[in-house]
This record gives sequence, structure tokens and C-alpha cells, in this order.
Amino acid sequence: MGRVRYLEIAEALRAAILSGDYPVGAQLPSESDLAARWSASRGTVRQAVATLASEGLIGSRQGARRIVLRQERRHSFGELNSFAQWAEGVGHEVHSRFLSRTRRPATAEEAERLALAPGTEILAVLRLRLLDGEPTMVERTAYADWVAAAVEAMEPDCRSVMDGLAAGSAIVAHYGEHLIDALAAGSEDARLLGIRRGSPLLRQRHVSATNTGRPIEWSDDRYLAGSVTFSVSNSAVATPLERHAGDR
Amino acid sequence: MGRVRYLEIAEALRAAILSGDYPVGAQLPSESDLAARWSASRGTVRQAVATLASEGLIGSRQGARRIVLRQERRHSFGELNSFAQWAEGVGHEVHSRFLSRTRRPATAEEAERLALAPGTEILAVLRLRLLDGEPTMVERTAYADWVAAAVEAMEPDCRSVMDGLAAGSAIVAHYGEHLIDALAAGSEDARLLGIRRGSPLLRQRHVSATNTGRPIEWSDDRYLAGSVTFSVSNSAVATPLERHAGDR
DNA sequence: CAGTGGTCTAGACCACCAC
DNA sequence: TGGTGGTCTAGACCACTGA
Repeated sequence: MGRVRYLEIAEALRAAILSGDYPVGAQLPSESDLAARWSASRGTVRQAVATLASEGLIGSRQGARRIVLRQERRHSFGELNSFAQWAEGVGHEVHSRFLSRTRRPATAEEAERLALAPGTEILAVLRLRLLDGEPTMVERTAYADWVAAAVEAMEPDCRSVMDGLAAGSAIVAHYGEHLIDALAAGSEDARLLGIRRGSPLLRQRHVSATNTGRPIEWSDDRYLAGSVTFSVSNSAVATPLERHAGDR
Repeated sequence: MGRVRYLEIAEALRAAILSGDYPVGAQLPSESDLAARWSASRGTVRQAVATLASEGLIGSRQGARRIVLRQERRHSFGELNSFAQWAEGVGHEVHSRFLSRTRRPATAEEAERLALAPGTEILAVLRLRLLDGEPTMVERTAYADWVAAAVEAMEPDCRSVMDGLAAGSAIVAHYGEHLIDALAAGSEDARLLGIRRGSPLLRQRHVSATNTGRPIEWSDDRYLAGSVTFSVSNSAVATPLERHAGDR
């Protein structure tokens, strides 16, 4: 059993919401109610409902009961950071093809994103990702020098590099930063994905870091338009997503 | 002064991080340190640092001091939900052109998103948005029946509908849900934005709701590729963004 | 006006980290 | 081993909601 009380309570409430016991718009029990029912303190209950609020499942306003906002599962950290973890989580089959793996000095941006000295040698990887057999995403990743050897040692068609790093080297991603925009397919993108040059692509650039904040990889992932959608909930008290101006 | 202690503390820490007093990678003072310095309880300090953690500014691990992850301002709720608020926040001039405003029965999806009975009459608005004078975004919004009259009463080139609703009718958005993907410009998109049909667009569909969870509007915003980027940070303990599979 | 969530306190014990 | 963050308790007062 989960030895952490507030996670137990959060999980039970989450399950009740997802199963429809509390439909969208319904009120949750009051804090004191929940505290009594779980024989926990009010603080612990508040930690539980705060967890659900951060997932966008419930909303709250002073003076009124909490209400259910959505009735959908929220993805985990790994499912946003790893293509393979996400695909399997939503029940798709994923394949990978390493097209090239070369060591070269980092570009200025790569050095910046990976917190490396300019010109440090990184491992540049080009991969084509297939979802249920169809080409879906082109991934260009720069791995920091200190993980390069571990990545090079992996199978040429391994399912998930991040999973491999975690299993083989105990290198685990804890933090991620993601930049999402759209762009036209270049000639290489077009050839690999089997589309015309200039076709719309959804791009997700992201850096993953360890629990000490040390960057592991900086990646540029380009999805076929229509193949994926990103989703985010926000509220007046906490906003996780932002919007940046591009170059004009 | 902000009468809420933990927000005061959070604001001071945030300012210190943004100003570079605590550069990326630096350690923050310990909780007991901060508690003593602010003569607050540890709980209050934890609430403050939790706020910064939810903004992606700092990270924490049991046993070690908190560390600074980023050194960037995080946008507010309004700046993600309102084009005008965002544009002004980043120092751009924004103009709007109402191209059409018509009442018509809601489509199935609109009724679903706005939590209305199928066929309820909504207000459909087509707007072209300009950033610093250049066409940047095409916005197609469906306003719920109960706000339609207030929206119709607005100036034909008003800066921000949501600001107008807040000022005129005390209708304020508290919750938002956003779906982000890419698609090819249709003929209307292309004509309005001055680009070729099939050019890549970044699409942000979103629904805004009041603090009682009542949906106000459901909007389909299409940005010129390269004009905006969305950004999100996540961590192993809290993930605000998710990725969905599209139709295949 | 009673009920509810938002804030705050002053303790406590534990798991984990770095030295 | 001492310091740190993670969890939990049992109170308290206040601001707001809703009948």
C-alpha cells in the first residue's frame, strides 16, 4: 500500500473522478469530511486535493466546495519526455530507426542548452520514429558528452534511449523544458516522413535534466501534422504553460 | 503590501532569481533559514517555494537544498488565455479586426465544449489579429449563449473580448484547457494571413471557463508558423502538459 | 449565519544527502 | 552524522459562499 497518506487519498479521489462517481461539475466532499473519513489531518487532505488541482482535474474557490473540471487521465512526466513511453501508454506500437550517430563539437545553441563549454564534443543522433508502423516523427538529439558513451553502446533500434540510460547507467530524467511550435518540413524531413517539402510539422524541442539539474539531452522532434496534439490545463492561480514570440 | 505572507516570500525569492542573485544551478537558502529570516513558520516557507516550483523556476530533492532551474519570467493565466494580454505583456502592439459576427446553432463539438444543449444558439466570431501591424493569427470563437449579448455589444475592433467581459459584465475566466497542434492553412486562413494555402500553422484550441467551471468560449486560433512558441516545464513530481494521439 | 476553503503556526518524525 | 527536504498533526483565525 502507498505509505504516503496524501497520495493514497489523492489516488482514491482521482479514481472516483475518472470512474464517474463525481462527474464534471460535481462537488467534492469538504475537507473536514475527507479528513474524518480518512482519519487524517486537514493539512494532509489539502495536500491530496492540491495534487488533483495541479493535474487540472478539480478547481476550487474560497467558500465553496471543490468542483470537478475534467474527467480525463493526465499523463506522467515520462510520457511527455519519452516518445516510447507515451506511445505505449496510449496503446500504440513504436519502432525506431537510428539513421546516424556521430560525435561532433556542439553548436552554440547545443552548448547553451546542455550547459556545456562551447565546442564540447556531443553525440548527435538522427532517428526516425514509427507509430504502428507508420513514419510519424523525426528526432534530432544532442546528448551531453558525459552520457554519449552509454548511448553509443545501445542497440541500433532500441525502443527508448532514456529507458536504456535509466536501466544501464542509473541516469534518470527529473526535469524537462519544452518548446512547441510549427514549421515547414525541410527536404530531409520530407524524405523521411514521406511527405512533400513545406508540409506542416509540429515541433517539440526539449531538454531533459537529472535531479541535480544537469542537462542530459537537447532534442528537436518533428511530428507529422495531425499525428499528435499537446494539451494543457491552467487556472488563475497556477499557470504552467506560456507563449513566446518567435522571430519576426 | 501583499498581505499574504507566502506570496510575499515567493515574490522576493522570484525577484532574487530573476535578477541573478541566485543564478541557474545555485542553491537556495534552507527552509529553516528562510523561516527565520522572514519570521514565518516552515509551512509558510514551503508554500512559497512550492509556488516557484510550480512555475518551473526551482527544483528540489529530499536531503539537498533547492536549486535554481531557470531564470525566466513565467506568464500569467491571462497571458495564455488572451492574445491581447499576452501581446502587451511581451511589449507588442496588437490590433483586431472583426470579420464576422453571427448567431447560429452550435455544432456538436461546440455544444460539447461549451456544456450546452445540442443546437443551442451561440455567437460565432471570426477575427484577424495583428501583431505590430502584421497579420499573425486567425481566431474563430464560439461564445456561449449567455455571454453572446455582451460580446455583440462590443466595439467592432475592440482589443480584448475577455477584458471587455470582465469590465462590463464581471465575467472572468478562471480555468482554461488548451489543445496545441499543427495544420496546413486552408484557403480562408491563407487569404487572411497573406500566405499560400497549405502553409504550416500552429493551432491553439482552447476553452475558457468561469470560477464555477461554466464554459465561456471555445476558440480555434491559428498562428503563422514562426510567430509564436509555446513553452512548458515539467518535473517528475508534477506534469502539467500531455500529448495526445491524433486521428490516424 | 453556518459551512467552506485559504492562510498560518509550532511542533514532530522520517528518508535522504553530503561531508 | 548533521543538515535538509518530505510528510503529518492539531490546532487557530480569516474571507468568502450560499441559503
